[in-house]
Amino acid sequence: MAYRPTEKTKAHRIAQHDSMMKAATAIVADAGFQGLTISALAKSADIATGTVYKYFDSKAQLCAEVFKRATEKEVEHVRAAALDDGQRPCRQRLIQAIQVFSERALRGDRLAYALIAEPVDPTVEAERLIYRQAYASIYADLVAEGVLKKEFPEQNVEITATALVGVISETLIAPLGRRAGVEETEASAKPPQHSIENTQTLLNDIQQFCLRAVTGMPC
Amino acid sequence: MAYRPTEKTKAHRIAQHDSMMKAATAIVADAGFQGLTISALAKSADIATGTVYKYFDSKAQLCAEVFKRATEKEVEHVRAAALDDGQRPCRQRLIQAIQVFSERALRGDRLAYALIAEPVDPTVEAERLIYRQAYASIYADLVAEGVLKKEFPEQNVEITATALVGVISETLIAPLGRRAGVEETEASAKPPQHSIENTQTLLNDIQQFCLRAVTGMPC
DNA sequence: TAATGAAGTGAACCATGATTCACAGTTATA
DNA sequence: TATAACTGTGAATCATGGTTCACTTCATTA
Repeated sequence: MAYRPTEKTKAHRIAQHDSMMKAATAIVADAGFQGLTISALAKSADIATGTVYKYFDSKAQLCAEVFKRATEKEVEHVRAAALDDGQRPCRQRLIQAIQVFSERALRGDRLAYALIAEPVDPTVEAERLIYRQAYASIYADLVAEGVLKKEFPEQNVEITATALVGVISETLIAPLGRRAGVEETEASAKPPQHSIENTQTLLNDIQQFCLRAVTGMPC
Repeated sequence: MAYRPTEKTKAHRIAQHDSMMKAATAIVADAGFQGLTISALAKSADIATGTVYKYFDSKAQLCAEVFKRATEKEVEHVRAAALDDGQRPCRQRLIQAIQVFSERALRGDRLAYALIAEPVDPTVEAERLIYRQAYASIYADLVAEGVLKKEFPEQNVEITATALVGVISETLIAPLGRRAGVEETEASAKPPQHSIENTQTLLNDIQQFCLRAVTGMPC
């Protein structure tokens, strides 16, 4: 007997894995999943392509892991915003949740687009369904609570939740897509980006829509 | 001087083009854009791969054209449903439009999924943006009219329209995706498909959501 | 230090699928 | 019929990018 992994080597392994994840995420954040190739990753992490395969079974698995990790963080933030703190009415919590999601998405540049809307291969798409489902669950819980408390009228809670996810991503895709560019097809003169005020106006309008939909009240 | 295309040859060219489009559309309708390869098309249309390139510049262009044609037809149907016939209130026309879109999508099997949600390459994605925009325009006109006629409260009409497109596609993706399968990853035992009644219940719930959102009234 | 097994390497390999091209067959003018 | 211009062919070529593997280097233990 002659070899056993020690703390140090185990730590190193984890550090390597982590550094690859970071490099991969960075690539996705500025070039999308489309830009995430094994050789790009290898170059960025300053390792050989073969090394990647000591840590990940396949590219698909790598992508899925990157997606998952980036996603969990986002979902957590939104969940926190929707959390019952015994203070705010459901209506308010809903607004907050939407606000947090949108702000982060709009701030996150390319990454948000990659997570929400960029065409990806089926493996990652499967993760995306989970991701969207996670958001939908947050909304579903919130709406269900609101219905119970008579803040909101009776409705199909699952549909409402799914629909909210659809509303938010669709309305954000345009601004996101603009920033992301459709893969720099040409020197796309990025049109005047929304200013801060414009952005908040946009978000307000989206929130109004959602509120009307959930509460069945004008606002 | 020695050659000029005649009526007959021109007609033949058009017929060929058309037959390729039909074959391509059929492939997309049962295997998605993912399944649309030049050789599959060639085989299905019973021609050589090279021939395809006498009629289309590139695969991307072919895809875009297939997408566009399929799409225009769909948009036309929805537009018709939303049309002002001097009879129905905007509210009713909105319901109809949603109904027509959803029914066709759910009936259209794989094709609808391909048009709405399947991952596609950037060229086709660009067409899709146009497609979605076309739907949004229909809704935008309708909602604007409703606001003018005081059927609907004041709102950001563009956002409402975009949001409606988001709601409808997101809520339909689950059922569509189920039918389409995530590329037959495995022998995916297709779960119990929605029955007719279930489908209409689903559609009703979606419509309710949209109506609340647009009218700001419970329903 | 020798033996063992993992980590790291990167050029070679492979798979997929779009695209080309030299050639054969057709159609239209003169 | 000769010539021009086009249509059709499909094997060969290219491009991209994931994956492998024989080999080297490094860490650990006896």
